[in-house]
Amino acid sequence: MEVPEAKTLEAKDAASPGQIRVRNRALILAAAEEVFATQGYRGATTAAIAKKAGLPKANVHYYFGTKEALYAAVLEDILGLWLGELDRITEERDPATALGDYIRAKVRLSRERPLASKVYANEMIRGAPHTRDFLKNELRNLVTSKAKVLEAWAAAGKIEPVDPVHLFSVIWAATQHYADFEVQVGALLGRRQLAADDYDEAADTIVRMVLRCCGIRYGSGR
Amino acid sequence: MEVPEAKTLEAKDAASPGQIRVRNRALILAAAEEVFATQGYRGATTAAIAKKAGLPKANVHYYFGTKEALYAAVLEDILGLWLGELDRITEERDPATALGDYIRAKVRLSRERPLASKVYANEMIRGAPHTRDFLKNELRNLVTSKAKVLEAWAAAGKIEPVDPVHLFSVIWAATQHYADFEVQVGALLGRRQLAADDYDEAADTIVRMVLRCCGIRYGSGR
DNA sequence: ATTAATTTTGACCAAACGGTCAGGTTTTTA
DNA sequence: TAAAAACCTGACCGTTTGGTCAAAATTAAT
Repeated sequence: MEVPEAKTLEAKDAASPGQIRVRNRALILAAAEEVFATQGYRGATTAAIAKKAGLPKANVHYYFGTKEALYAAVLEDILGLWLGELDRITEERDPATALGDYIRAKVRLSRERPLASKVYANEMIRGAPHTRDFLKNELRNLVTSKAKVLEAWAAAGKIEPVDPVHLFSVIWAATQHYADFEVQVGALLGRRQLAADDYDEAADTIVRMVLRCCGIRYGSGR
Repeated sequence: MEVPEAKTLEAKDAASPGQIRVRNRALILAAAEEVFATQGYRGATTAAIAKKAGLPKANVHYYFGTKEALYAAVLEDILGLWLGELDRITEERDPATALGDYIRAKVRLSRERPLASKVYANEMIRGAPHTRDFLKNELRNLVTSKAKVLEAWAAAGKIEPVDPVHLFSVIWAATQHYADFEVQVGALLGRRQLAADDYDEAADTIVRMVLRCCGIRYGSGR
């Protein structure tokens, strides 16, 4: 019997039918990434996530059930990012450009998605309770396959032999450092936030280290 | 923190009064380091710290007052470790041995005090709420002074010019990675825990990267 | 228009949280 | 010894936690 009152405030952001779920899940996931990144898993509260998403807490539980399931969903999104770019490291490509492009892509990711990096770092520091299988399967297999690329390059005399696990470990450590430890690097550079140039110089330094480590001449001596 | 009235500076050694205080504070600090490392600041509970120390929770508050004060005490202990070894990087020494020794010392620290590294990493990821001053003063000054060493080495033709902030950032990132991300490196190497040899190989790789980055010949020739 | 499905949310709960405190015990000092 | 200082801790407190739920509102399907 009631005439529907004009819910104008609600209607401004009208989503296409059936898309409410998608939009709200995205809102919650983005808020959760930030809170998990800065507070850690145990320190993050569903109330804080809800507030940041602009929704009542019960709504968060409606879409994701438990805090743990929400964390798993956030992590799922992030793991895809990590494996990205790696597939462009192939035997056919030139080692210097393949490794250089990869490192620069990782540094760019640190600048564009620092929160994702921090969530991942927190997960590793805690001992990877939700990512053991990912590490032992997907990631290990990927590194194994990239190890063969490095061996092929070495056999062709294009690089010196290098331990692939340590090489990738150091690349990941160095690149993600500019997301996870941004506040430290910023303090050392006397900045409140890192600028685009800082990331470029960081990438240059890391590329130079890695390529020369592999015996490739790079940025030759001045 | 309140300090009891002067208990005569002389009799501080064997079986002196205050022995209990020293021992229990050490017990609590060690337990706190572990819990803060694995759970983060917000995730750590005073109850968990007390249980790990084998003491009732009220005892923890008796010695340290608040959780925040306890965290500050843990962090205080750790910051000293970080600045250690750096003073052996001097203009007079040979760059290769000075940097090599420093990197190996940092890797050794990652193996021997992984929890300290994790607490520090957590603090940085959160944006350094308790360490802003340390970063902007002590640490920045130290890096500035080490930058002069690098410049002197470069002026003497012993190394190529390198940005000191990025060089040290990458050294710290790479070395501490073997503490903070031990579970990831272990998974890639197919081990449950890293062995002494793994740390040695990690140090070799990092030393090779850094020295060659600086234009120093190192390792298998080419 | 009616029904069915989905979405929303204030109110609520038991457990866990950081912290307090009174009153006891042990150790040190005089 | 006796007094004083230091230490210990079970019990407790107000708040916050992750999670639930029923009822209402909205949207989609018939």
